[in-house]
Amino acid sequence: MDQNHELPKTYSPSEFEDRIYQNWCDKGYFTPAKDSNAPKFSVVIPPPNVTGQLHMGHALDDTLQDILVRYKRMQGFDTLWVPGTDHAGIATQIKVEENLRVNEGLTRYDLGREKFLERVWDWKNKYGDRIISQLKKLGTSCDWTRERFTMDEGCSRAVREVFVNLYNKGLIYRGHRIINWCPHCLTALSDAEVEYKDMDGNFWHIRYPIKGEDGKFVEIATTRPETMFGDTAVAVNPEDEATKHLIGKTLILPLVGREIPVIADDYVEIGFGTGCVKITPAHDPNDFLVGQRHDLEQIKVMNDDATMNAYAGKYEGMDRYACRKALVADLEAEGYLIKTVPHPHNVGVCYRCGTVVEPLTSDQWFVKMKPLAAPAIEAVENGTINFVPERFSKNYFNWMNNILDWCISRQLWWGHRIPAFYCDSCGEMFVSKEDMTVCPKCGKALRQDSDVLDTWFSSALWPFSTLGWPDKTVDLEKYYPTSVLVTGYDIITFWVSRMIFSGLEHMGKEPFSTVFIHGLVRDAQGRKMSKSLGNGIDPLEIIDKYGADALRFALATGNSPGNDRRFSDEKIEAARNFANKLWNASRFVRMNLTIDEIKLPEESKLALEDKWILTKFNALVANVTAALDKFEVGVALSNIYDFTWDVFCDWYIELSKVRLGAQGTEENLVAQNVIAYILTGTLKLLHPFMPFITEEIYQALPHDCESIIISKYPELNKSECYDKANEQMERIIAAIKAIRNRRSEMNVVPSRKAKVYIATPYTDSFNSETAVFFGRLASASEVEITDKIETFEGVVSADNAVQIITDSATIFLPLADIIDTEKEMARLTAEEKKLIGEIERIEKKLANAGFVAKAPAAVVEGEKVKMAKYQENLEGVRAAIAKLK
RNA sequence: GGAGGCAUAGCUCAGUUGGUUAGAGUACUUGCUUGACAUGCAAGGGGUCGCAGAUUCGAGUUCUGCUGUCUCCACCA
Repeated sequence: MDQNHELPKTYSPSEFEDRIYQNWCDKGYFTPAKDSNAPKFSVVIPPPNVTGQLHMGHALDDTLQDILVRYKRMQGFDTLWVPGTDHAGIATQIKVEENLRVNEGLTRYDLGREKFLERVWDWKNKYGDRIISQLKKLGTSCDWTRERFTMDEGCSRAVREVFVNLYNKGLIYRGHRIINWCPHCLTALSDAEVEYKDMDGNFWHIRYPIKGEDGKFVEIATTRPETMFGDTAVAVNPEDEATKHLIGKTLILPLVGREIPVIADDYVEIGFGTGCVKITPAHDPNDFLVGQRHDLEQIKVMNDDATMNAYAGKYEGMDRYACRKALVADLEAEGYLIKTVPHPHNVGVCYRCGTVVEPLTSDQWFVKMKPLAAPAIEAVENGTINFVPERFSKNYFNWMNNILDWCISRQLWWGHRIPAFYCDSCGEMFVSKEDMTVCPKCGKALRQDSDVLDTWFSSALWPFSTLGWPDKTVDLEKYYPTSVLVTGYDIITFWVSRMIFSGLEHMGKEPFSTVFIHGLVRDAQGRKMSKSLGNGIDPLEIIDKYGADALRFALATGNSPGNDRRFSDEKIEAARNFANKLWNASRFVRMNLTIDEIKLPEESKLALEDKWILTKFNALVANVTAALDKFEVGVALSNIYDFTWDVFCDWYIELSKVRLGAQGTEENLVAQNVIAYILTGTLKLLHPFMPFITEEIYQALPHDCESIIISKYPELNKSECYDKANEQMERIIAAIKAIRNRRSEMNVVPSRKAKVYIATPYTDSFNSETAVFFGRLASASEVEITDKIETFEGVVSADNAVQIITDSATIFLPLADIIDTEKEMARLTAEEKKLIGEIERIEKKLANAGFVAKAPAAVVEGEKVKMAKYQENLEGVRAAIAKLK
């Protein structure tokens, strides 16, 4: 044992966490051995955005991953966890622009593309480093020698490769489509990047006069009157008796005077609204489709910033909402407005800035999804990829089965620039992995597409781009497909689904076999943590105050897959208290240790309690391993918690104190070895969850390995399971608890000792060796044991002593002077009643022919045994009552 | 509109294929300076497992309906 490595009196994690982490890094424990032939276990981190800092969501996600990774590493797997960060296109660009505006009053256009990008890279370097250091604070055992960034050279090459491959296969195309446009971010958004919010709006009912039919009109209801300038038709359902007569007529657009036709399209729902729908192909996704079917003109009436353009006539230059207001007023003044009806509805907003998106047509790049989705659906259907919990596959199928083409171009500067090159001179376009400057056709200069790719385009490649693809690297060969992906249910559609089809398409193999889904971390009131609410809890502050281990414990405990968790002061305090308990128990063990090496003594030397704790420990190992293999992280941890606190500390340590105090004896050495063996074993089981404290204690005890990180994870050892000893010990514990219980009920202070008389058939449990426990744990001054209760006749009985009946013994405490006969009688009567109740219940059960015939024999037998026990106890209780009378 | 989750002690949550008297943390009550730990020890009170049915010898657990609540997807002009 390293006598110099002491455990200070107080548990203060800040004293050692950083030091330990640094040591792990220095020793290179997180980097897998090059020549390992062990089975592989690989994980890629969901790359945090370089925009911000570590939040509770990351802390949970990365804690769960680290638990799995450390567990597998200790089990001897060739384990790799690849870390990295995401450039987070739109989010980061917005941050930097905001920063620029606030600090320098500049826009990105003032700086120009190149200079602006320099600023973003500065930002990335600063915040990317910060988030990495925060991950380290948490204790994540990532292989930092393999750290990646979505825009680093290799990942960028992967992006180009994929883009060109998909383009050549006809799976990427450029098209004039209606897309979601954010007028604030000035970029297209994919469907997934639009969120919907309930807003109060109006239905404005407007007259559209019918040409040539004086005074006649069609009533149109709209929530967005300002798009009127782009109307190129009004549609009615051809089956609608109320409106079909209008088909083919011509209407006159109010205020504008332009003529538009009435067309027939079954998109119009009969009975909804007025039955007539204005069709604005350039500003509404459904109208766009109608327009395509009827070959209608697309008239865009807004600029990119959502101000009105020349088509809006006198409203040109006004913001869309200002225009709406003015337009409605004018329509009313001119008599075109029939009525205004309040209409709450869902409005799409940009997921980054919250601005209401404007659907509009533009030239964008798309990924054709149907052919990619088919194998991705199949892989989950046939079990190549499993969701844990399984129900999230429904989520996935729902999205994949209804998928539309993916708009991947963004009108941003920060991101992977689209590798398309245009010749303005001959009009040709080239898509190329390499940069092109000169047109191969006409020799003129080429211009690269100014747009960048959706940030998820590169994230989709993360499981293989980080391992070196498109090169055929050793890492790729070894670690792809990865073992498990750990992420929150909120990005299944954004990210998980796209990684799956990308992996299948470009690698020909699924990117991971298991998707382990966790929930959100909410605040103590159950609200989502968000900046706007200001209810976010900073993981770093928690670490400073309570330690990373406590944070990890609080996040992992009670965690059940896929469910949200609340985070509260109570939980983190409970976690810290547990760490403190472990710390102090370890200090106790250490101060009683004189051995340099732990060696489990042979069976014949073991005391009853040693066999008992070994049996319990092995059961724990089995349970924890089974739970972790099923991703039941919370279950595994609560098992360790219960064992550590209730079994090891509250019982085994107490039971061992006598022998640990008897220095120089053989039994002392046995006790030392067993207690150290159990403690180090427990530390190993706990290490994946609480890496720092377990390492710190491990180092201070005799240890078999230079670091607990690479020590061998405990395995179930059947030869260490002693069922009989376990049973024997449980009887003692039950008896001690029963005595404590009675003493406490009678308000007997622990300092008042009393002789304990035990009558029991189980003399293998109750004997001179175990009698000592009653002295320490049950305030016994002396213990007398007999297997014949008559021995106590005339010495103790219900009238001069407290009588306690357990399943295995009748115990007397001669506390005659403080016995309240009345109270004692009441207690005994209550107990009698309770036993009678139980017996009746079982009698009824056993009298049920169906139960006896159909229930498993073991269950029936169990009931019979219970019954016999109760009857025996009842007899004892009745005898006591009789004596009291 | 479609899909899913949750509903168990005052609060926060476990409860793995149906099988003891339904558990933990926290809060509460009582007692304790027990030579590791008051961030602790010991004892205790507290639950009609949302409601109504069904299946079964047996339901917190399976099925159906309902109520409340949260989330995801789609989005109606």
